[in-house]
Amino acid sequence: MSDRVTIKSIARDLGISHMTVSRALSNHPNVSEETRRAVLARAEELGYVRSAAAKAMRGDGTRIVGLLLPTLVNEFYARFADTLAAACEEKALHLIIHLTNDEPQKERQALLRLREVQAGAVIMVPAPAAGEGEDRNLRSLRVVQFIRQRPLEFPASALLIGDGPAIEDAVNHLVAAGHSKIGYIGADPVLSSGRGRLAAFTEAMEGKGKTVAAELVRTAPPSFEMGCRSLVSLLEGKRATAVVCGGFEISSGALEACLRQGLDMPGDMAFVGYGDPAHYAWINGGISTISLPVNALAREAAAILDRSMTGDGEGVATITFPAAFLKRRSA
Amino acid sequence: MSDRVTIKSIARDLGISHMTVSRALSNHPNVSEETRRAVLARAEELGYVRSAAAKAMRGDGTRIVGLLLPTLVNEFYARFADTLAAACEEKALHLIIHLTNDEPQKERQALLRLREVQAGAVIMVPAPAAGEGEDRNLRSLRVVQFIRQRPLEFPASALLIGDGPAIEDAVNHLVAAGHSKIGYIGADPVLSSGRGRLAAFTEAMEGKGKTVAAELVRTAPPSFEMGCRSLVSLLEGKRATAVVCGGFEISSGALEACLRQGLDMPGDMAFVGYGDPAHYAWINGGISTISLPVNALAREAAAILDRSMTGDGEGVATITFPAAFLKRRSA
DNA sequence: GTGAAAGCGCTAACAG
DNA sequence: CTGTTAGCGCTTTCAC
Repeated sequence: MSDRVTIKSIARDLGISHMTVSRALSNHPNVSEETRRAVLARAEELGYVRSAAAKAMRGDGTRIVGLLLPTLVNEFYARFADTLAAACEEKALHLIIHLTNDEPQKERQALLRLREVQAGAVIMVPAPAAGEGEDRNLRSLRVVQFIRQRPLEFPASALLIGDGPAIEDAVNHLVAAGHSKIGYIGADPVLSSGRGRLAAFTEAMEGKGKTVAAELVRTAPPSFEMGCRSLVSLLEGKRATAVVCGGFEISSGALEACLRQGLDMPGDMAFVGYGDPAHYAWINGGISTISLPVNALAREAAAILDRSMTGDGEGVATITFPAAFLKRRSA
Repeated sequence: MSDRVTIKSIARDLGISHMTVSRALSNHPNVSEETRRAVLARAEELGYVRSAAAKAMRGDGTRIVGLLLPTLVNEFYARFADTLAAACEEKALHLIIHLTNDEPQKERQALLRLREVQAGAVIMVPAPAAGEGEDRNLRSLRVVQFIRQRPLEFPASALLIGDGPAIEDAVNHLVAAGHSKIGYIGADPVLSSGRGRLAAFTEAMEGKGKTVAAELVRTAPPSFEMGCRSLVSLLEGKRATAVVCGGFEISSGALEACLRQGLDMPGDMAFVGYGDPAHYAWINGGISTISLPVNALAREAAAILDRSMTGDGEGVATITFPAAFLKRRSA
């Protein structure tokens, strides 16, 4: 097979200088119409593509954007990635996805790899702890922290969810329905999101004159498995009659556990999930949940990226989107 | 901010030649231990990362892999991407995801962009039609066609699903349950997958002495929307009493339509979906479906990639994984 | 054990 | 309007 088609090969081919070819292909004015047409024709015919590597080496910037997510098997993250990918498509950005599984070590690896390819920006759900000054890897990148926020030594944008009021609504609803043993399963408070949600839950409970029993609260690194386990354990001993979830995967896991146990919701257990995958509307006649504006988030993320990549630069922003309590059958 | 750290900047820094630095960083034997340590220390301190662009320009190959999917909002594709991404993480490959929405034009764009960054391989769910000889874009890439297959002018691997027997099982089951007006909603027969599934359905029906009524068959470019519409239309006129889906998104859409209409399954309509997202087990007491080995598929895809990237090269293979009919409550 | 040169594909900055 | 040169970061080849 023929070698890579380059401006030089085209130039040789046409008996002209590679500079002329470059100019023709870049719509530079100083090229005769005739030459330009010849070059364009030949390039098209040979299937020429500009080498991104060469461009990058000249410091023109790759148009690479990184996306770090804990997982894709979760309708919220999948939708976010989907919408973001579509936006990247439009803006001709290359989207590299890395899954961190919320492990700092994997996150570090991923960021390293993004630096190798000189990604211009990253959107990331930061993992719990980053080790000592490891955030160095983020220096050369424009960073958008998504969902959670970790203190960094330099400016970074953040795209967060204001779920406090929604969680409060959920608690109020449960209390009004007569529940007093309300459990909570949420992300580890080391995570900013976990901290915030637990605080919202606690405040809401106290606002209603209920104390938050430690036995009815489960927090740990968030995962499907953790959600399952926690829900099961809330059914033992000082049994909770209602539960509020504070995390996407946790919610899926806890729900799965409820279904596996054949619990009637809200009969046996009032259930409030987190995130609103399409099937929540249909399972058990409807799962009540904290619903989040995924698409708005993704579009905003894309907008931030766009601003980043066009180099306007300094627009570091923290934006919070409100969540809402969606009442269905399960609570 | 300091400029990019390069072997040259480190060399200058240490008062040695950039070649020595290069050697030290590549574990070349011909470097004194002392020098090597000094270089490694400085590199670590400054947070040096090898420039992927420079490597690529030397023809060392980027370790970039492309993944083209119609969408990510679909548990099957999301799981596939997730497992594949994890595998890429392990093998230090960069995974670039492009969503095509099954539009040839978007597919073409995506492939073009992958050529720009000199991706080494692509795993793609090929879109319907590629226009005239547009497959040129695939020339420089190692291609793995996934789910569907399009004839190409050069060798390419394929990772397919053998769903014929599973579809036959589904039909047999429905017939045994007394259904004769069995509808089918599937992908356009221009797609190899659509063709195969429709053929399997037809053969199974005929094998049972049933004729396939054209009014009970819906085929079109597969999408959630199409699934919805088709299901609704099957309820009109010469009403189907059962339906078999032949596509992931189609299945989700059709199911949504059933639920929205409040249909009892199998009471009002026996339903066989396609693909097995976790919630199928819980909706309506269980959705019967054609279940596919997602993880095995993804792992095989990763294995093929690995073979591709390590350059063994000529290992072009067509692998078919069997699907299975999973009987639950809905049919 | 170390270094200098060359070249990968491209474009900015100068010649002509 | 067109061509030459230089250099982005790196490694291979060939000196020393």
